[in-house]
Amino acid sequence: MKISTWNVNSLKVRLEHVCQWNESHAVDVICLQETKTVDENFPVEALTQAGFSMSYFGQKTYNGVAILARGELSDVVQGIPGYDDPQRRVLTATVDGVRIIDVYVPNGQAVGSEKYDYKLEWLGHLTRYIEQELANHAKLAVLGDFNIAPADEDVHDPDQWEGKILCSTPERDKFNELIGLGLSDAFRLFDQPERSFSWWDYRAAGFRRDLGLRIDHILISDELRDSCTGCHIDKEPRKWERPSDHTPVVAEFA
DNA sequence: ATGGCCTGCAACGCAGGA
Repeated sequence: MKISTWNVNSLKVRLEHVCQWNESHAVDVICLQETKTVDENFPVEALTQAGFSMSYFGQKTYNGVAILARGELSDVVQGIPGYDDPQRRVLTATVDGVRIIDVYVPNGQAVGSEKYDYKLEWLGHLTRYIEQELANHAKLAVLGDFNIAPADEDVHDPDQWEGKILCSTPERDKFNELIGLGLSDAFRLFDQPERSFSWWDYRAAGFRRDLGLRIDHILISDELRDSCTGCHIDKEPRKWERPSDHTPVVAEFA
């Protein structure tokens, strides 16, 4: 089984990218973020033709998440139960016996801003939700755009980014709280190239100069970890025409 | 050369991203 996450930064613009990537990778699950598509406009037909079942939770202009799966999706939950968040950022479903939680963590804009406070509060709600889900599902994966670079090795220039948004200690503490629930960062279970990033700024020729961050992650429960055989970032789609600023991350299981 | 973008919405710039 292969599961993946990809912040597409508008599914309308990136639909062809998703279909093309699917043809060469044939993953079982794709968690999408920033679909920026209302549910009435979700490209059901094209993705059905591509072989997917799907669940989506979108809104106008901003945010929006979706889960594409080869198998059937069941027990779908939209958002974080008990947390009345107008921003649509979380979608949960069970696929092939694995609980899949697709997350688009708020960006936070700048340390100390209102959006930063929202991000930290939001992460608190997410942590409590995942704790509950873990109690009910031994095979669980949280995939998505976490908007947190967990460690300095995930940052192209740690000195420049020190204490900044995506790298601040309170954000990293929240990430480590999630890990503390009994989750593993699948990417770090394996040897990886140095300077492994999943996002590069559109500005300043970020990709060409490899000025990236690793902020898209796949966190897996202990039971899934036992069968995890690999995890990698696929940089190829970032080289295509009109790319998303994020690349897919894939984890494989025996 | 030390900065350079992209998307959606609706308007002819803005908010937001990271």
